[in-house]
Amino acid sequence: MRVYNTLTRKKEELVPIKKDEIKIYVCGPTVYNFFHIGNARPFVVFDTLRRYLEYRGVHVTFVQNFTDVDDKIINKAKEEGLPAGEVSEKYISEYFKDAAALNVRPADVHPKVTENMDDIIRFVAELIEKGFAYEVNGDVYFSARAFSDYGKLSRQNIEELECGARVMVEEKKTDPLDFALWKARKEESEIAWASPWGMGRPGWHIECSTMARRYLGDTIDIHAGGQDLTFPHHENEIAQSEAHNGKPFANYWMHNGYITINNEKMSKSKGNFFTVRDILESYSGEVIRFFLLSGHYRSPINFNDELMEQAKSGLARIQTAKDTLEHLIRTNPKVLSNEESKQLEALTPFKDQFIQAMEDDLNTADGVSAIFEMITAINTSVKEGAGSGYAEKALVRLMELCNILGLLQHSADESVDDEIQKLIDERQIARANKDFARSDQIRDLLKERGITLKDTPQGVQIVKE
RNA sequence: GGCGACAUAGCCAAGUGGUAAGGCAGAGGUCUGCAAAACCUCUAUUCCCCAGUUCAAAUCUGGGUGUCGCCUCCA
Repeated sequence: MRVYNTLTRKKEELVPIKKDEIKIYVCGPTVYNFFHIGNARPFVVFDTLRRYLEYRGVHVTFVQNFTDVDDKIINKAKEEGLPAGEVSEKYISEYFKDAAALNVRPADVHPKVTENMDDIIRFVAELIEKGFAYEVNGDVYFSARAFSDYGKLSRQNIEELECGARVMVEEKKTDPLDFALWKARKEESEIAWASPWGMGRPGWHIECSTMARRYLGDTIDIHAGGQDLTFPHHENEIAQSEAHNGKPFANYWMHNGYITINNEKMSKSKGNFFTVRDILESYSGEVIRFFLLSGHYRSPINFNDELMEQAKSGLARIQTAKDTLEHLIRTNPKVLSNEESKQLEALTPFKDQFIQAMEDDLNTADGVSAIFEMITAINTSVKEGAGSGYAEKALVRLMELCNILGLLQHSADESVDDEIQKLIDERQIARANKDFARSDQIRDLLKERGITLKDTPQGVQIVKE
């Protein structure tokens, strides 16, 4: 597989440190709110990367942290009059609900900052010992210039950065480029931990360096996150980790593109801020996932109603094909003609096409196209009268690809209660008697109750909303 | 000011040298009692503009124009 590496600005063959094993660290959410559509993109994209690598037989260790100590959490806690820990715990559990709706699997480890405080403090202390950090009145700063490779990821020119830097309030820093590793507590009530520099809490960047090392080792295969994290967050992580470990931090850096809302950056002040929880009111998690995978992960994408409607229609086409096959399997005898075997063989090129797309820097847009083309072929066979022997095998082939994208993870449920079944039976009799008035009446009645009836050559197919 | 990305049909979106995938929407047709779904056909002589390289460019080079992002908490 080839992936675009931000570090080299090139697509490179993905070569694991250890054969058939890949260690991935993805920057997780700061848990002070439900996560938004922009947060969802890296979750879905890198979950898909993980699924694909596993499909190819690679053992993936996937770590995604929770930032559960942060100014935003502290502010939220103040607003709500709750302890900071309660706020973060609440949104951690909400994270898992929304992630599940998006078919994003839990990571192998979801480390929390609060559970790694000893390691973080030791990491900071060792950076001071090695001369990469200094303490000022209970704060500890990383000395960016002490790390000669500073800027290698973002390719920022250190001198230019200084020019562009805003006026820093933190006069304590000896260089504006320096960043906080440890922040002294400002008031008694603030959540804080004991450290060699007094009561305080970790800075934003140090947690990822520490937790990646603890769970994945000094050098990891892939470090991933949103494009905006490239600078300063990831740049700072590299500086901390490589200064501390004396080894490369991550071999591959993958960054997903941004999501704009009607071509504008999403922000609370603009009132165009969408949490996944909100969007789930109108669209299923799979539609959101499909929407996010419809374009290449590095391209910027726009989010609005029209695009979500398009995604919904597109996914419905795939879902319908699956439902049809399952209905065939339920209702038809299992036989497989030679002709059908040939038609199954004819599906192979679409799988190859899909694999090829995924191999090329996780091109899910092309992968989705391959699925659509496979579906057209399947629908054609079904139309020509393919039976359940075919349907069974075609379904396996279709789902093989859908599973990699994490789509269509739910099967249609055609079961109905006795009352509904009686109506369906009555309608079939009415149809046989050409009493179409009654027949349509029943269909409309059920439609109102969210049950759509499709009269197929294989009998009535029940589709629930 | 510095760094970077993007610009392909009504909309979304692949395609990085060989003559424009796929989806949504739309039009027509087939099938169906009617629906729904599906299938077939049609919908960019052309890829923001200008110049250049080449037998050949959406794809490479140079110059414009426009949009977005990072440099400050942010996926």
